[in-house]
Amino acid sequence: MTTRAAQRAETRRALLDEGRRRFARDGYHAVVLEEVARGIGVTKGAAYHHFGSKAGLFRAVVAEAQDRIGAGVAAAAEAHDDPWDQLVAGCRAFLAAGSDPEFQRIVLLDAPTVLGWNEWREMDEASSAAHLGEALSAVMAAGTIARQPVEPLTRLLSGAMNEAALWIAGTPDPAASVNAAMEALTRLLDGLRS
Amino acid sequence: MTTRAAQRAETRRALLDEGRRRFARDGYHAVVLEEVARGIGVTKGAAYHHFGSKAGLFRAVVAEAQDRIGAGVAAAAEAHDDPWDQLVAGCRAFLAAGSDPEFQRIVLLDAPTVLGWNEWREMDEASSAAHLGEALSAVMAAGTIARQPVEPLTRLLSGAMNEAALWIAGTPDPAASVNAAMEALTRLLDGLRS
DNA sequence: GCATTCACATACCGTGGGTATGTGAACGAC
DNA sequence: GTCGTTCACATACCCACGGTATGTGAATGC
Repeated sequence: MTTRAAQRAETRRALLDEGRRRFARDGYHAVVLEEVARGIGVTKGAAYHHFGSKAGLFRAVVAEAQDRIGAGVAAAAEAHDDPWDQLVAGCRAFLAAGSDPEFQRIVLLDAPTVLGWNEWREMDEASSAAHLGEALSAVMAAGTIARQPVEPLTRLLSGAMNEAALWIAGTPDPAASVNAAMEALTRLLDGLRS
Repeated sequence: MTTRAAQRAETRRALLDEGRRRFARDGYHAVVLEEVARGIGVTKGAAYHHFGSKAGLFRAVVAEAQDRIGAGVAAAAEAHDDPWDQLVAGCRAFLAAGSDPEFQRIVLLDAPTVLGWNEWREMDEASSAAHLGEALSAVMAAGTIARQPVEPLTRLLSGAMNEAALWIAGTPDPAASVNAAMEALTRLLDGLRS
């Protein structure tokens, strides 16, 4: 006798994992929900029971992936005390983690069009972009860079790093590209110092 | 008696226009090819005859939209003689033109996932991103900013502006947001000056 | 022990992309 | 001018897949 709550949690987790694998490998549209379910030994009905729709499962997968990246960025930043070092460490952590093909396909490519850009942006701001904005506010408060509106700058840098992550993954030597992107980004940030 | 070549060109053009309208309004997946065709008084068969697939029509629409933006950016840049002024004018032109909802939905949101990021990037580099790279090379050659690898910086700035364009269109006052984004971008670029 | 809830399974429908084939008008050769 | 060919579509059809409505049997609460 397995309790219902445990069974429910197990199935939900298995759907999330299998969905993430397939969404990352094939892209949202090419994924067929029935195969996701069959892949873990259940039927389509289970997926609809848990997530309501194909987009619902995808949304949950996106949220988990974003949270994971956001947590990694936050952890990298918190290893430093100086706000400036936190900002730079966070950026580097994002570029390294963001070049993961699973994250790219799901969060950077498919999510904005499947969920709509507004919802994607809200989710993004709830995870990694929020940290970026806070880090920028901190370096301004510390006087390291000139005070200026945070939001436009955040979106510029967020977009820059998202695109850089996609670029990095497509290069022959991603590790070297992370450094190249990071150098260019550092030059941009350094230029802001007052 | 209308000649076949003329008829062909006319139908092709009408499909491109109607497709662009619908792709922009409803998004790629929500568009049904038969309705695009019916919208201009032909059937699905015509669309397949001309473009081979739904993605084929979309690809052609994307190419035209990118060319249009690229031409606008180039024109804005060529109004100036100084490489630095050309760079700044091109960026502003892109931000203003890129906040057009048609361009956003088609080129920035749907195209990367429908056509694949690699093909999207190739098309992007063939139009607007190429101009950005050339402008950056020019200001380095002129000694206005320090010499550095062009490609990472181009991708960072290209991504920054794409994201900024999406952000701008979602704000209550897009015209003001263009200025805000442009100020932030100018600060970043100014920081690179040697 | 009995009614209820719940976590799915099963059966079914509609939509829409793709394809195979038909057709009539323009076209080139004579 | 006419005759066979080409071509720009139209027509008819297939089927994959998302969604829904309903069934079912085991856990749960009283």
